[in-house]
Amino acid sequence: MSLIETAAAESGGSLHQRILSDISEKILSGAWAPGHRIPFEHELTAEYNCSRMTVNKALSQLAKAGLIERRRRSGSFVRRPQSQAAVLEIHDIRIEVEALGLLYRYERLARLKRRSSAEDRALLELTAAGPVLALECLHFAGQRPFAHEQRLINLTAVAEAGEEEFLEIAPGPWLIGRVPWSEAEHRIRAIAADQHIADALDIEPGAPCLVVERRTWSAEHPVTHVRFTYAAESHTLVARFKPSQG
Amino acid sequence: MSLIETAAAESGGSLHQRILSDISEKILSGAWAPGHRIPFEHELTAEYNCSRMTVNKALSQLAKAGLIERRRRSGSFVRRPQSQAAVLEIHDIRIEVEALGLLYRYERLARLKRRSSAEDRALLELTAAGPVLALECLHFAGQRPFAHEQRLINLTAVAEAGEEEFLEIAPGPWLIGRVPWSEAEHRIRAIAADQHIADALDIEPGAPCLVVERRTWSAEHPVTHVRFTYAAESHTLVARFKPSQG
DNA sequence: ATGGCTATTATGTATATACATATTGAAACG
DNA sequence: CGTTTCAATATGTATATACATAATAGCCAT
Repeated sequence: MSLIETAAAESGGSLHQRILSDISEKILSGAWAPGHRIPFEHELTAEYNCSRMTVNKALSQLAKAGLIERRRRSGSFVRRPQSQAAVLEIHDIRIEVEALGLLYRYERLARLKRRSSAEDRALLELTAAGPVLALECLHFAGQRPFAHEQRLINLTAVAEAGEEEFLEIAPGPWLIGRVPWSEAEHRIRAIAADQHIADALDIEPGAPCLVVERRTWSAEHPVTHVRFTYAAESHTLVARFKPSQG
Repeated sequence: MSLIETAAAESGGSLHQRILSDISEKILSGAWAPGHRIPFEHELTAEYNCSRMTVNKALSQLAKAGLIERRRRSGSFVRRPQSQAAVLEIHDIRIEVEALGLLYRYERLARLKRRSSAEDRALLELTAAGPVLALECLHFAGQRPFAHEQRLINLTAVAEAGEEEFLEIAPGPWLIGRVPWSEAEHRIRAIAADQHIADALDIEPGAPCLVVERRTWSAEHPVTHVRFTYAAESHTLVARFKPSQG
């Protein structure tokens, strides 16, 4: 069966876009693991019955996005997910807590696999329905709850997350070790704690909290949406910039 | 004189890369302002003496990167910078307010020139005493107060700020137009409004607020420290990242 | 005027082709 | 046996060409 028949999902209709999203789906689903050699340009040319330039355009973009690595004479290979530098850019609660000199502890409160609701699709910016994993977790600093985490994982993009219980490892580090991210969006705001959050963080209802929501994409595919809620006294976000160019 | 002779900077040697970096340099330097129509593909084809495909590859990448916007039949245009968007979005309050479709109004509450106190020096990370300008301002969206601003300007670094009253123009845009920044640090947190902030923003004392503090340096010199306070319901910070690794 | 048709224009996508370049495996040589 | 050389291979870049598509300007007829 050719790739053409199983063809892609959404994407802007053009052939090189379809090739691109076919391949990135294979990578993100885990069907093609890191290190896997993806078909040569001339093979894809045959698969899709198109010119090499068209295939090349798709593969060049994948390389630019960091999903694959291309080597002359050898072929193109699925890359290992992003480096540590990028990991630091996405803040890791364990590291924050340990930087404070406190003992870190993680607890999973709830886990539910379900078909995406309309709300789920809005949060993940998904167009089509599909399986998602909903998680609720708590992160502790010493004895005190430090952050509450509410997370959705798009199982269409990261199928193997459906098999993980997340009892021992938090979903953040788990995902970072597996899925290369190509883009992230943060939304940051202040809220008054509702009863649920107040109970979880052991604070008064109505107390101010910092909410950080993050959406992550990998090569155009929504991967996860997470909302961290911190009690006001417990946390300050720090970000240092230099003016960027290019 | 052709672009070829003034040609590009660094970049990987290939022609489309050079075209790309020539153009992005024009844009980032401000030589081509937002809205400026960049040369048509066929003009660049002539400039660089290459095929349209080569020019197209460069322009397509620029469009994908968000630096330009392409419109059929009309040409390609410089977009309002997005790479700085994360920073500007945070700090040009006028733009934020107008993006909400509301009327922006600015008001200076207080202005005081003084020798830096110990607290001032801590906020600015100054080692030696010297003159500073302390400002307190309000930004309105429509009828409602939107953000409260408390600012220190290091007059040793920006002497001419001492002559400015800041009655008509807010210190943020004034500084941006004069002082190039080389580094900035943000601290973001949630607080409960104290009486002073509650009065200024017309909210209840104890209501949650988002606080964004920003320190800016220009060539190692501390320039300014500013604290913005937003009522919780009025504001969400948005920041989009791509991983920095190549 | 006004609505609709058509020609023009710039971009969007794709093809076939060509040559350059890096890398590898194997053959040729000392 | 080790080294050099060479040919094969996959990607990298560029060309000339073609047709599709979207937006606009101008024209025409009502």
